Amino acid sequence: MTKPVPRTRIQRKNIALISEAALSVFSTHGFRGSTVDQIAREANLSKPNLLYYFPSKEAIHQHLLSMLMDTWLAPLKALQDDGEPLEEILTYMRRKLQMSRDHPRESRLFANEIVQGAPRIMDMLETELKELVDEKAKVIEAWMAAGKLAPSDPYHLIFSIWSLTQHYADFDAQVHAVLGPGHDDPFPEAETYLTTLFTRLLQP
Amino acid sequence: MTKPVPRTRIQRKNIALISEAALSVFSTHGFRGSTVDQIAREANLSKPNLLYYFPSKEAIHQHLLSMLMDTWLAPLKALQDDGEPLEEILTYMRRKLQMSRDHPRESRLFANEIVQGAPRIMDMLETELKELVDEKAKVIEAWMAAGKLAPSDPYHLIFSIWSLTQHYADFDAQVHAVLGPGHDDPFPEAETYLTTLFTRLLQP
DNA sequence: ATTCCTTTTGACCTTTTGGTCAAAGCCGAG
DNA sequence: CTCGGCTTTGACCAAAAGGTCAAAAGGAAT
Repeated sequence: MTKPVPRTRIQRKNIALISEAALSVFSTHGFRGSTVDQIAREANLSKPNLLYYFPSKEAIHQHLLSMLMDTWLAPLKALQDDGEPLEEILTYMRRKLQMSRDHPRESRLFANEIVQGAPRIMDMLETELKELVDEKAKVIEAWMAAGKLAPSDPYHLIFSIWSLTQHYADFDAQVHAVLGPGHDDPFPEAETYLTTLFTRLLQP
Repeated sequence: MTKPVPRTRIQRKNIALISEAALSVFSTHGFRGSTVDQIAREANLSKPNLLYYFPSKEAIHQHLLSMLMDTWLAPLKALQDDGEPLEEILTYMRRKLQMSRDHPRESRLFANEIVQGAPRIMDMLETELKELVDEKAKVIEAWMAAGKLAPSDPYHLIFSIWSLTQHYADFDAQVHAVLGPGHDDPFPEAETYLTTLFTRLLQP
């Protein structure tokens, strides 16, 4: 796969450079649409030099995905059984929205991959992700059963949080085209809108 | 662009074949990830034969996008000023959801394009789409001002309908991975869930 | 300063890809 | 049935792309 663990300072630096460049390139062109030359240019390295650190284009992509998966799932992992239900959900939503704002490239990297059928991460979706979602769905279901949240389908609730928050990163081009040039940063409005939405949906 | 208007029966048939094949290929691999050979193979035509009908790969893609744009906008166009507000919105949402179910490839074609920055349809987004959304946003705003819908941001309301409905087509792979193999067709549940969601959000 | 290991690169190879072209095949109107 | 335009294709081309390799350059511990 990737280099085991970076040993030298130079390795750490260059692997970071490559990851950063690859994230930009893969997130805007998808896997097949990106070229090694493009990534190398963006990282200010020669192509053979880049391939000295990663054995192949696929390896870079794989490395990014597994590196970022944890970051990506962190907000859901943080959803606490013992918190105040509505507040927990709203916090989760806000954290996801914040990730869309702060890490739009990561969001688009995953979006590209999944829209195209997730050929390279189906594994992780079916294991790591599914298990986490199953676990948290149970927590939410328990809240609903206890009358602390209005009843609804916990899986679709989670899907709706993903879709609504990631929309602002993944479909950024469309959001900006529709809102027009005068409009900047839709995130504050989005947060207000989504807070209202989930509050009305979930308040018992 | 494309061939003016198909004259012969053979032309009509082959252009239809190519469009169908190209839709499948582009929607699963994105523009840069798709090859002309792939499309030709899928259409059971030789590559030069395909290029007899369309001058280039880009032309096929362009043809598809403009051909499908109308279909794609039809549900929003159908939103009627003089209807019952909440019912109009719910109908719009249901029609969009139905399109995700019946035309997932079209949805993914647009998704691919937009996630990658919409380089080939930014024009249409900034003109056709923006004008339509501006118009309908006014209608919705008027409903809210008249107290027929709970007040909220009409643009974000439209974004949320897009994101929630298209999610089931665009991120199909993820939805299925998370719901697991035992689960089939999430659309009925999705419709119930989304109906509740928008009803609670918008009921005055 | 020497040595040994790490890092970098120019040149090169093969495969894939978008696209061309001339010639052959087909088909329907007269 | 035959002629003229429409359709199809095998062969080909140039550029792009993923990847290799041997040799040069760099760096740090002795």
